[in-house]
Amino acid sequence: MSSEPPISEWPIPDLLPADLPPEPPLPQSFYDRDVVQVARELVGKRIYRLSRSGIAVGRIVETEAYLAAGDSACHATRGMTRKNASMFGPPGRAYVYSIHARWCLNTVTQPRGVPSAVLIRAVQPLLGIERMQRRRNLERTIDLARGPSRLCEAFQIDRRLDGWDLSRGRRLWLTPDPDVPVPDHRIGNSPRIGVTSAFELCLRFYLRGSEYVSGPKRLRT
DNA sequence: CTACCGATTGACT
DNA sequence: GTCAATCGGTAGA
Repeated sequence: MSSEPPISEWPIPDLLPADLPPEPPLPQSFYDRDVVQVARELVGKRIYRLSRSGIAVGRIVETEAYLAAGDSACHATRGMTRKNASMFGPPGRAYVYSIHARWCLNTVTQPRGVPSAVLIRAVQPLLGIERMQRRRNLERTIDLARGPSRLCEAFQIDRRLDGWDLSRGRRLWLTPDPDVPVPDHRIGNSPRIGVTSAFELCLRFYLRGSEYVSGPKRLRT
């Protein structure tokens, strides 16, 4: 796989329909805070991915926080390796890692050297749905980005974006919710899915009632 | 080099 | 609900 050339600068012209006005990317200061707060506030935010094959946009509907301390499920608990180095870098970068032959996307939070991150677990596709369908070889919109590795496939996110600066509005970035902010009562909270330790920590956040959230139904309401 | 492991997924009962 | 394929990363010989 060859690396992508820089193909866009913020703001992106002509790529978005008129009813989806572009917003500036979330700044580094958004990510430079407590990881749990960031995880909760990322629900409802938008994710933009501009690659050679075009643009894809979605709404984040599910996240999980991974803590710097006291969290045995966090990849950083046993120190820095080449794989998790992005978690130890500045906030506002992507941390993309592989698991079970697939990729997962995190946003690094907290000050540099405090290894915490938010896993993006599910996204509601908004734009570029046909593109996602081709990448996933799947029709059902609900399943295109419902799951951390599914969304990476739909948005063409892999190892090349590990360490990517999300605050610059190029290739991969997040923006505020242009609609009414998600009210507190629509944000659900539960233990994290799939982890083999630290079950007791309720660090998963999701848009309550959304069909685009992963997990069994009882973890979507 | 080999021997695991896993923040998953898709197929199946 | 169960189960195994998947492969990059890590640790250790």
